Amino acid sequence: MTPPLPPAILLMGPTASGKTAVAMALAERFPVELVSVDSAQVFRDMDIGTAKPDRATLARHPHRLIDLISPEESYSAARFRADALAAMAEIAAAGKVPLLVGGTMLYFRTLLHGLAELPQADAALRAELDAEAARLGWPALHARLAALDPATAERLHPTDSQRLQRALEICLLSGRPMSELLAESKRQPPPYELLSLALLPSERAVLHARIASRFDEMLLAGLDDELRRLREKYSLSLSLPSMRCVGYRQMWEAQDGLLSYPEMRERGIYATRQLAKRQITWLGNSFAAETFDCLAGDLIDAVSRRVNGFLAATGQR
RNA sequence: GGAGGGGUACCCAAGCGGUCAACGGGAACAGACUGUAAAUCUGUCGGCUCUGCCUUCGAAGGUUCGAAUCCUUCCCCCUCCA
Repeated sequence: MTPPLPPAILLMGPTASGKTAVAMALAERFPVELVSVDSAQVFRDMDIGTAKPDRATLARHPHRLIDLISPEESYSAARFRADALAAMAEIAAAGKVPLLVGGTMLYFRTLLHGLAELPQADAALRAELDAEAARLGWPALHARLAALDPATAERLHPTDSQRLQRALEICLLSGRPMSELLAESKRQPPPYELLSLALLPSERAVLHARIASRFDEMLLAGLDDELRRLREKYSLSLSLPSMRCVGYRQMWEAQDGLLSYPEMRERGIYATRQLAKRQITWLGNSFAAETFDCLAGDLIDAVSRRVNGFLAATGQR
C-alpha cells in the first residue's frame, strides 16, 4: 500500500487565453502556489513583452520560475524540469498544492514525461556547427548526421537547423546516436496526482483580436523603452534566446531601422498568432487535458468548480 | 488640361504571345517537436465529379491556331508639368 501522491494542477493555454486571470482567481480561492511554465518569463527585466503579471499581483501571489536568469543566458527544458520539481516539492512540503501555469508546452511535456539522458548544450560546439552550416549549408550537416545517426537524419528535414545541430551535438559529445539514447529512456512521470487543464478558444478569430489589442497595450506600456534599457544594461544580440522572443525580436529590428514602426507592430502580432497556433497544436495532440473554452463568460467559475472537485477528491480541501 | 507610370489570386509582387492556375514573399490553415521551444521546421494555399475539367490576371471588344502578355475603347489609381 503506497501512500497517496500529493495533488498538483497544470493549467495550460495559448498566449492571450487568460491563463493568468484564471490562475489568480484560483490562488484566491484555493491553497495553491503558482509555478510559471514559461520560457520567456524566466528572463529578468523582460516584463512588458513577456506579459509577466504586474508587481502588485506578483506581491500577492508570488510565482516561481520567473526572473531566474539574465537575458544574456539561456534556459532549457532540462533545467525547467529540475526547477519545477524542486518548486513543487517545496510547495507540497508546505502543505500547499502546486499550480503550474503557462504556455511553454515542451516544458509541460518534459515535466510529464521526463527527458532522456543526453549531453548538455555545448556553446563552443554549437558555434562550430553554426560556422560549418554557414559555409556548407544545413543540408550538408544533414548528410553528416545521416552517417552518424541515420534514424534521426531520416526523421529530420535537411533544413531543420536547430534540431540538426542538436542531433549532431549529441552524437559528437556522447559518441552515440541520439536515436539510441532516446530509445533507452523511459517515462518519468512526476510523483503527483495531476489535474491537467487546458484553456482553448472556441473561436480563433476572437483570440486573434485579443492578441492584437494586447500587443498594442504592450507598445503603449513601453516595450520600446524596455528593450532600449535591456540593450544598454546587457550585452545582447538577436541570436540569443531572450531576443528571439516574440515582440522583442521585431522591436529590435525596428530600433535598428530594419522595420518601420507599423511593420514591427504587424509582424509582432503575426508572430504572436503563430505562437498561439503552435501552442494550440500541442494542446490538441499531445496532452490528455480537460479543456475549457477560454472565451466562455463563466470560465473562472467552471475551472474553479473542477479544481474544487479535484482537491476534495484528493483530500486537500 | 498636358506628359508619363500603373491596375495580376486574401495582401505585396514577378510575368510581358504558347512550357501560366500564373515565380517570389507575406498572411491564413494544418502538422512536426526530448537541454535554443515566444525556438526550429514541414505541408496546403482559385474551384471541381481532380492523372482531367472549369473559372481567373480592372471592364468590354478585337487580332491570333493560341493572350495575363499585342490592338481599340472605357473605368479607376499614382507621379510630374500646367
